[in-house]
Amino acid sequence: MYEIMIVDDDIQMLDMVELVLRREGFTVKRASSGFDALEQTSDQTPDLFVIDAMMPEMDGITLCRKLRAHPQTSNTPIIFLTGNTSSNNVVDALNSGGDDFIRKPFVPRELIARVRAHIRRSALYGEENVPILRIVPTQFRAFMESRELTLTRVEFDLLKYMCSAPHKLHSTEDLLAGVWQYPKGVGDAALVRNHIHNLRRKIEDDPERPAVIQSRHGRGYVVKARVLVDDEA
Amino acid sequence: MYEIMIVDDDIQMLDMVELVLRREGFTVKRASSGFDALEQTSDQTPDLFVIDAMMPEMDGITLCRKLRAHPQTSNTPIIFLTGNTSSNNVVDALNSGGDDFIRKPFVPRELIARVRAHIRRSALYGEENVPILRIVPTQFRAFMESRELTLTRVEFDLLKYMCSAPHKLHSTEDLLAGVWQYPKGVGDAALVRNHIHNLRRKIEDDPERPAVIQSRHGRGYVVKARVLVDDEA
DNA sequence: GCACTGCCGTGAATAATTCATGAAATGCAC
DNA sequence: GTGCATTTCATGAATTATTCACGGCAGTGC
Repeated sequence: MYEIMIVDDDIQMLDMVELVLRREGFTVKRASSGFDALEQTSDQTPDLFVIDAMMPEMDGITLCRKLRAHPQTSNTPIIFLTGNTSSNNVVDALNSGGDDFIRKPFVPRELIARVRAHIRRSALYGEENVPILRIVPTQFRAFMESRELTLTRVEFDLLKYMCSAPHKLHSTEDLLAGVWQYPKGVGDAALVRNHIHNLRRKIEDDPERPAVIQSRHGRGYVVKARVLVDDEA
Repeated sequence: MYEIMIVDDDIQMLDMVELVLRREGFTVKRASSGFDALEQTSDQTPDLFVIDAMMPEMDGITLCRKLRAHPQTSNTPIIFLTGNTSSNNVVDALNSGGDDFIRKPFVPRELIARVRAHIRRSALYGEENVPILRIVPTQFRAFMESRELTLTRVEFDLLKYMCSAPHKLHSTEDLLAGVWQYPKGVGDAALVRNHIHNLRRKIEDDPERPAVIQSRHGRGYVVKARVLVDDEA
């Protein structure tokens, strides 16, 4: 089921929106500030955000910009809740990368309709459309969306290792141990970095904004793809 | 203008794809089943196929195999439309000779982009610029684009062995075992290298930049060609 | 906010493999 | 022995793997 994150400093508003969405079968996550939201999304991202435009410390627009800057959430629909009718706010909201806005006060039906509409659009335009990575271990061959990659031996081993557990975190240490067979504590992190770098150049459409091989600062790397392992005799 | 054939049992999907492609200036032919498609292509072949992977009676993969078996359509690009769940389907699609796949639901932009890409590749590489290598095992003769090669016995065996699985990797060890019958671990890699070298001099247009027999550093050699094995009684 | 610390991305330099190539040596049929 | 095919040897070139260096950014603590 789709998961929606609500970001608002007003507890009452959080309660209200959560109730409305839950009744429609959505899973709801709450965040009471922009920082809270960013922290929660560092691990797992929701399918849609509902964000209060006006909040102390970090306002909704700033939060939106930050979410858009992260590859993980760069395409996730964002719906703003705006208070006053000051059109400046609305313009900023959309310019910062927001997809829609709802003026307060609003009726539940409107909220539901907009949420559904954006979830549907998002499902259509990808978001669900995880890229497909095909690996043929017996032949040292790999394909990205049917385009064959020419990888070196180490590159292939590294990719294969990470693809044995896609969507999971692989620390530099794990990789040095699993791919290079170095004992724990031995091996240079720059080695991994460089091969990740080379892999990205071959795999990613836009190597500057990696979509498939993503970094988790201080923790390691994650493969975001549907992986098909092909044994093909 | 380029002509594209859409094969799908779903009329709505046919309409949709046709509309999208027509707007881009392509000529469109429709087929509502694999049999229909085969019948229509017996006279005239399109420049590209868009085929639904899942259809009743004859599914897309079967159709693809049949198209590939016919010389007229053996090189025509084939793009599959696949449901987004079954990963087996995608593997089958590519293994059966498909060139690409698009997961449903898809956005028109994506369809157009892929169609264009394959049309361009196909047009660029001429009727598919993969060179044609013909082998007549019973007579120890081989032809490169209708030019007969004068090969020695070892050269012929080596070429034949690699051509039994074109586009696949053959490690030096495999070759020593398969062609020379050396047990594993015996035999000199330089032996293979030299015969590869001699083969290239006879096969390649530009032996300095091998197009047919390519090296994969650290892993072996690959034959990049469409291989026709001719038993010619 | 603001500076600090450590991690990441990147290009360049260096080391380690593997490959290509020509020449020489060996084997084989006549 | 002669001529040809095959194999071995030696060396320079090419590719790949690893290390080093540095700038920038993220996360953290104040």
